[in-house]
Amino acid sequence: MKMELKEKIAGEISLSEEPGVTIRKWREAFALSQQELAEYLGISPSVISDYESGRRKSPGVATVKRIVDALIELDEKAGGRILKRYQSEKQNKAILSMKEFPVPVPTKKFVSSIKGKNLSKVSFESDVHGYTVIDSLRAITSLDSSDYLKIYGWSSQRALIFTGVKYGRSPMVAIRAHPLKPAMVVFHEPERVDDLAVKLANLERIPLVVTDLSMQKLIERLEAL
Amino acid sequence: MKMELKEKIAGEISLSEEPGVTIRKWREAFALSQQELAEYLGISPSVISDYESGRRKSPGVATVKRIVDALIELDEKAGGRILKRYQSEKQNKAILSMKEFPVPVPTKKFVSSIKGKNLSKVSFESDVHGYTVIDSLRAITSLDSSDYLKIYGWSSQRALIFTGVKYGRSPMVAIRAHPLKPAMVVFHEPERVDDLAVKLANLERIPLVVTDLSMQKLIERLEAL
DNA sequence: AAATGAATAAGGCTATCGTCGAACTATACT
DNA sequence: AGTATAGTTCGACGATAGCCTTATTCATTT
Repeated sequence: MKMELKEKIAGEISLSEEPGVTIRKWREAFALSQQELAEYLGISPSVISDYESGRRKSPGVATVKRIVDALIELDEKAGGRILKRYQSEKQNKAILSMKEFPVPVPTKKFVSSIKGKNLSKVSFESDVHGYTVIDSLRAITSLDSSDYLKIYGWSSQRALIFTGVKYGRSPMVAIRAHPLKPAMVVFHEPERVDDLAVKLANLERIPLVVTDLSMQKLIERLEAL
Repeated sequence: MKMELKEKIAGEISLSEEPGVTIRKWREAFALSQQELAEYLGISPSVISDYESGRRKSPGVATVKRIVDALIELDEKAGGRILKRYQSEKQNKAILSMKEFPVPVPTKKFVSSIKGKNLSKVSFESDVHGYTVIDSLRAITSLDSSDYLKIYGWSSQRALIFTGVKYGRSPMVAIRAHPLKPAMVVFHEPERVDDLAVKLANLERIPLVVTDLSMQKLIERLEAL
């Protein structure tokens, strides 16, 4: 499992058009400062800053490996919180799919890509760092509040995509009840969206988007981001 | 899915103590020559050789990305055979485990290794080229006939091992209905084997074997073959 | 306003990468 | 032996990585 996460992180960094941004993303996901990471690696903090700012366009794999190893080891030293989070996600059946984008995706681009329609009065302002596709029915029956941390993964700055939605009340109620707020909520092929759902979205200032793309097409679009 | 494989490959290369060896491994997995890869990348073949031999200790991620992208694209151009293989393995939740043996294993040895007991009147005559461990319940509810090709993988000359078997009717019915026949059927810890299952096995001249090894021990034994 | 901590930007230097081409090696075939 | 194909080794060179130091910027706290 640990190896799997390491490969994922290293893979993302290597494949990213902007490796530096991805390095930063993961460092932040592990809640580490540049200083802590630099100290652990025995280098100057400005080196980390240089990498993350993109001063180095093509870091060597030896460097990537050192950084990834350090992220994991530092997490383990601090109790392995992030690692455990990753592990628990793998087993949560209400989460159908989950992904971090290599580079934050502008919200407008995200919505346009999934042919989404904004039902809320909230405009699209920030970026989306990833998405979680959630089986709405399962989520309601099997998730408690601590499980919501799993849904948010590394960042709450993500789109929560609910499938199997009838009117969309329950997902919005649950989101309203939880301290963490996503960047966006997407209902996949809802029957009808209840006014209360829209109202709650507006109250929380969370864009509420619907899409009628097929599940397959939706996943394809998401994967392409 | 494609992205997942790309990340895995790039991650392995990046994290490897010998990136060059890993690059070569994956190139060979895609059945490409150094020349083909070099040509596609628009570089000299000696460059690929230099990387694979380890002349460059720490290739840049830009290079890794180009190579990984090329592997995938070349595979897609050639029909996407490797990619499909990876996809079918990943998505078929009914397939729990699957393997080709490096060398065909005599049927008797196979059965003895898993402490199997033959319920059918069919003797063990040929070899087993591999095995597929199948979740019986999932297979019944989610597989259609084209999916059976995935179960057989590269060769039908394999042992199909069904777990979660109650009486064994449905697996045998499905096998009887399909044109391809396995070398052997194994029921892992069945509650009771229905006479009809045995009868169908005999009709099809397929050895029907049961084993009460624990799943863990069974996998260990299989892996050791 | 001053102090503190974290991060950034930029100049600079050495080591290494990315790539070329030529020469060589190994294998298979005629 | 000669030829073809695939791969290897190595010298060389321009570009960039890996890293340092220093000065500056930014955000927060006192």
